[in-house]
Amino acid sequence: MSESPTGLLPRAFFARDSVEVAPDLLGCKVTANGVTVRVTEVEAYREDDPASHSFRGPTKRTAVMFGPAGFLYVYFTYGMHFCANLVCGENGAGAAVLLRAGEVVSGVETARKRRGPKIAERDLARGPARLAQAMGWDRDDDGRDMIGAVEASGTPVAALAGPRTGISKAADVAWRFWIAGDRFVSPYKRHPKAPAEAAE
DNA sequence: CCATTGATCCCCT
DNA sequence: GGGGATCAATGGG
Repeated sequence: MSESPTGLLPRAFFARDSVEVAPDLLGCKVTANGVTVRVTEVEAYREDDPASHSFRGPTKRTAVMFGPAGFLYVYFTYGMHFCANLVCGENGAGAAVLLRAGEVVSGVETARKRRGPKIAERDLARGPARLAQAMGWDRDDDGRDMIGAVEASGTPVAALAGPRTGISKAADVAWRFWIAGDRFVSPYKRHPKAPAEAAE
């Protein structure tokens, strides 16, 4: 995008390198199943990336990632959690942006019903699996078209970049993006087996 | 720090 | 075809 987009984001917005799309998604609103979140934190993944599910080529699980941009890629992990991505790039690129955290700006009661009655508003979608749960996403939502469900904020946000969370490979690339100072960004946690951070 | 929990996928037979 | 390590996480100590 040459200019900062407004309104509903078209498929062309997503049909770019996930590393370019990711920071542009900060501040955007995603709506599904009665809940709207303002995105505060994302991570980019792509096929030439050892930490990406698409790294070893298409599989049954990652089929959606290799399809056209603008669709939702939902995966199940750790035997109990779902996480959601927006597919990016040209058809077949195997790229996506993981939605890592957000602020529930509409449908708070619906989100709390899914997350639990005692969950603080701040924690409703602060974390990728929490966000997916708040949105009511599970394996049935894998492959769902998200065009029309993602809206630009219209107001610029201050983006910061740093290493991704929870991965053991390619932990040095700064493909995690978040809104500076936003309290709805998830707590950073490095993968236990990730190599030590590079010295300055 | 650690357990949870099961799908996936590598790699060897 | 199958054993087993790994895992884009969370919640509780």
